[in-house]
Amino acid sequence: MLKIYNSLSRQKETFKPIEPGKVSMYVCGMTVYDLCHVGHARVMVVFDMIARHLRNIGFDVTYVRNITDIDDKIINRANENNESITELTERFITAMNEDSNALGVVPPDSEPKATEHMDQIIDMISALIKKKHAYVGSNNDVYFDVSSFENYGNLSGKNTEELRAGERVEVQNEKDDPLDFVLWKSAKPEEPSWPSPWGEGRPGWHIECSAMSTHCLGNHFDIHGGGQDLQFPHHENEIAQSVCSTGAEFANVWIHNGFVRVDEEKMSKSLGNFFTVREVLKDYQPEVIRFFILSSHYRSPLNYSIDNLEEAKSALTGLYTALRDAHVSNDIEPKKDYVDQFNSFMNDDFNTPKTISVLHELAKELNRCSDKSSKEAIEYATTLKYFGSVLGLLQDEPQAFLQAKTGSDDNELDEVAVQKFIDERSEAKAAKDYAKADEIRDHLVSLGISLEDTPQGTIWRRN
RNA sequence: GGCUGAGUGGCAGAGUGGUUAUGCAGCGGUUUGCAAAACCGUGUACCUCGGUUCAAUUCCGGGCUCAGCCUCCA
Repeated sequence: MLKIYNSLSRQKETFKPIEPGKVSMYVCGMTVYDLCHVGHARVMVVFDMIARHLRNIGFDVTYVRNITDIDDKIINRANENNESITELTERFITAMNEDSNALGVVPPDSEPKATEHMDQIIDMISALIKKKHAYVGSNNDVYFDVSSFENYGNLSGKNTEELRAGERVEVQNEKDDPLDFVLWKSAKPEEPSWPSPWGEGRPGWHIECSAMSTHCLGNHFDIHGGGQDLQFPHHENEIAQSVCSTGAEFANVWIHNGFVRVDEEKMSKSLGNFFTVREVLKDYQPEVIRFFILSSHYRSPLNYSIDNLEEAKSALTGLYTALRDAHVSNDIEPKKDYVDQFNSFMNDDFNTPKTISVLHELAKELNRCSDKSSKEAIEYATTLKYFGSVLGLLQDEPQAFLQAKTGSDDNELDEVAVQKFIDERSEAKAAKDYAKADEIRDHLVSLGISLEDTPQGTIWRRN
């Protein structure tokens, strides 16, 4: 039985799909004006893990993750760079896909773009105006009338009185109420724009997600997700727009992942304390980042640090080491007791840290098997790799992982060079010239290569 | 100021009303020419003060500290 923490009710709930056997999930994706940082990586990896698990336990999943390709930041950045909006957004969409692929993220079933859904956006705004939930301001901007939706604030646990009392809500004269938010912005000269019943303009940020989610998944769907910072106002506004325009229920379950922190502070563009995915990939294999992300619960804060990445690397190295001489078979069923355990942890609000402890347990059992081709050993290895596939881990060839270059250091020895040193050392060893053998080994260690002497010969790995 | 969430062993990080998380690091051992890897063994951890209870790190209340949202943000 799958239980998911629903931000709307602030508790774990037993998941009941709207349509038996099917799950529809919408996740707020990236605004493509810059490279993805580790915080974005967390969203991609977390919801990928969720989609994988839902599929693994038998659901037919439709996963939609949007791309925001028009907004103020994009316009500003394009102006700064002196390039067109589309040049800019296409460049960063490509970069995002590269990062996403590197992290082992299975592409969502659909990645709708705001600019390609203007009709749906305009239709929804028209419906809101018609139903008196929105109005056209004196400047021809269209605003949503927050006071017209009595459940406003349910998701974020805020009430409109307190929000109005808050000093930080900026007062804009065009709005009837400071809480009202923009649905359609009329275009200033030189700005990209689309025709609408209210003149040339572009959509506000929140409306695109309401329009695209309901367009792709229907008015009422199962899961809506995103980073915790979107809970208010973005998701709150989405609910208001969708419910008021369609008259139907919107998302049943709201999932919000926690932040990535740097020195106990949220990693964010505005604070400037972010690390881009490709920056981290210079020093670490992508799977290390993925493992790092999954090693804490998706709702907990995740502290970004070199120490923590190193720890993820060690743990993952241990798992791959166990798989190194192991045999995996497609003809063997994963061990049922472990599968039950694994699934019960995943079904408990996607408790990946717990499932990783199962991975370690299996690796230990596998290491204990003296005969790696025994049925028992094959079962452990097969089960381990199967769990890895649900988490999006451990799918590389073990030696490929253990010997992979990280890419940032051009001085790294290549495989041929390493093998030459190993051969040289083997000769020295055979001649019982241990001083020389040790000298070669020390030299390799200083170059980041560790050797292991095994009955089958000397093998190596990169540290 | 309002609203969330959190405070676990050297570090990271789950979890639980009474029984081993797990990983990294450390220590002892097995193995090894020596190592490495692996295995075995090894840790009086649960912010603070009250309360409930036979029993609380776990439930309730107060306090302290931290993070987040209330403005663009994954």
